[in-house]
Amino acid sequence: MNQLCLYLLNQCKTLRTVDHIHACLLKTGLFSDPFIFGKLLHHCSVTISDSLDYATRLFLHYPNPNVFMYNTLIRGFSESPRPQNSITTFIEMRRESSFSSVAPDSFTFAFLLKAAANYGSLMTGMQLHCQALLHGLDGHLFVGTTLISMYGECGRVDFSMKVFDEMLEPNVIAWNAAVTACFRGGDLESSERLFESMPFKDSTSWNLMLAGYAKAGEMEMVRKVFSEMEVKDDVSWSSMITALTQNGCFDEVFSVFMDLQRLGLRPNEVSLTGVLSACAQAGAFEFGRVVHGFVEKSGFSWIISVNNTLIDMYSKCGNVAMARLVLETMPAMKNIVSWTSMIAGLAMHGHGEEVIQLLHEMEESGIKPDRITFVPVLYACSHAGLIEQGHECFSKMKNVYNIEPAIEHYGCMVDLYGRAGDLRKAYEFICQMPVPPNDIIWRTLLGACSIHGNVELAEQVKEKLSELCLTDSGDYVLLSNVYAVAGKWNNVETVRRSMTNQRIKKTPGWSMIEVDKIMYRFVAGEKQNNITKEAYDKLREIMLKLKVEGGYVPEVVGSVLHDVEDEEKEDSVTKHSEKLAVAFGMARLCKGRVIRIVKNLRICRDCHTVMKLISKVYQSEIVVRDRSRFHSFKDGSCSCRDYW
DNA sequence: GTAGGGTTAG
Repeated sequence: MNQLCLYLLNQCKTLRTVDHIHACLLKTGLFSDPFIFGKLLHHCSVTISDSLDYATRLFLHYPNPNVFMYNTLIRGFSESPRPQNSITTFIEMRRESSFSSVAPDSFTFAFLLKAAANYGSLMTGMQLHCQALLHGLDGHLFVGTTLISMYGECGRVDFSMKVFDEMLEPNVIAWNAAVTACFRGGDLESSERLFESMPFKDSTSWNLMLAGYAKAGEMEMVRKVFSEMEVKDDVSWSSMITALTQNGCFDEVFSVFMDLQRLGLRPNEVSLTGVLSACAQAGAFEFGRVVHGFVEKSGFSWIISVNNTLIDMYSKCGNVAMARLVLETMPAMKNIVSWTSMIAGLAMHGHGEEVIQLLHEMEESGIKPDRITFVPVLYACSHAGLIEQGHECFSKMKNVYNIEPAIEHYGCMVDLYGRAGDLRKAYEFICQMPVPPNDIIWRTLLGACSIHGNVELAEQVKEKLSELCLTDSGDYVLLSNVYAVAGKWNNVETVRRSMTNQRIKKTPGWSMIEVDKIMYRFVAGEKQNNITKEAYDKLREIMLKLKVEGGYVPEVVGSVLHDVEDEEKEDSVTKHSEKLAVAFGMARLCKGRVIRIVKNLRICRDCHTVMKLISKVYQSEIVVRDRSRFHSFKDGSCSCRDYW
């Protein structure tokens, strides 16, 4: 019976099934067996994600827990969003120890120090160091190694090194911890020096060099380490994929992923998460779908992070329906990231009402939204023009959930009022914020001025931005748009000249489109090749048809291009990268297929009009993901209802 | 029966 229960417990992947085992244990009386109970507790606090509350309740019902049980719970908390609970449990344990014989051991300190590292509390870490000393455990190899990591995480690499230097016989794991601590402190040279002087290196040593370089953005070194590695384990592959994803090298992510499969290796969940994240960022819908197929076939549907990234991938590739399907059918337990990803997806697509609805569903499911959740919630309200609801959510965040608004939340509120045209309220809101406004806040207001054509306020705001010395090329573009809309061409010219004088270059706009699982990238004004020629030819044909059949008139004013001469304006607008990408899609994709474009900047008004017309004249659906949100064009109108 | 160093999602 014992063996059977343990076997069944090990098969449990979700809390639901654990519940059955729990019931079974109670029935058979095995629940009070310390060994069995310990296993159950371990399963809930360590093996299955998001079941710590359950573990805590189990623990509270158990009389006289032993060290193993305390350690298990402390470990569970150490990896949770509230690692402080590990310390509370330890305090409880010490209190109990005056009645029973439960005393902390090296495991206890390893987990506690990990908790301190995870919430970055140097003070707690040092106190634990002292406690370990009192119990004579500070010289323990494992405790020492965790101390090195803890001090590294808490920003005291010098302490890490001190612990390391005093170690009698550091093994490779301790060496690795020291290398990592140096990377954490941003000291690449020390990391390299330690790495070179290691008496023995294992694959982890190599893997952490790779990750360290990746975090520092040293991609050349990342590639060098990866190619020099003699043994590549699955962490090496997933670290490489993650490194490339985090540094925006999406083409390489796809090719490394294919290399991995070509070698007959099985990708792990981290690699899958990485590839899916790359698909999400690059907008590679077809490739993402193939990876999704692999996930289902290979039994990765149980992994929360994979499901969450699938939600993000489908949303960012323009398919919210699929994202929803993943959310609704995922076999893994939904966590806060799952809900927030979906909310963010809906928000990007301008589905404000559905965001509010989903927030309620989330709350009903017992998962509390956090500060990150509220960013897309408020964003959705501002972009869908839901002023009242936005206001309510903002209050709810503060009053119900006790979340202190961060600058991002304030930014959304400024956008909420500004976008709706209440510029005065937006400005007043900024003035009464308890935190000083940053460049993003002012830029948001400048954007609102540009939408609503308020020249005076725009000038004031631009002044604020200049005071902060944080102007970017986009600000000049916004300001000149305001002047252009107001017909103040002299001012447009002044802005244009000050840009040239200060050598401020406009960020080049690019757009990507996926055809047969290959991503093509278009940049306005780039030199021609076969691909761009094909796009230009098709574009000319499309524009002609739009003028004749759609009554298209180029809209150059709202999307002013102050770095070109007047007569070139129409021509330049025509060449915007999103138009090229759409044209390429029209030329290459079969009729009836959705054309999906990803763009690095915000779509301009003229392109927006053109997309609407194409969707009507050619009866094709176009989905454009711009820097901020999605636009779905169908039958001549856009999902953003021209509110963006 | 737990460990220490390396890769993941909003």
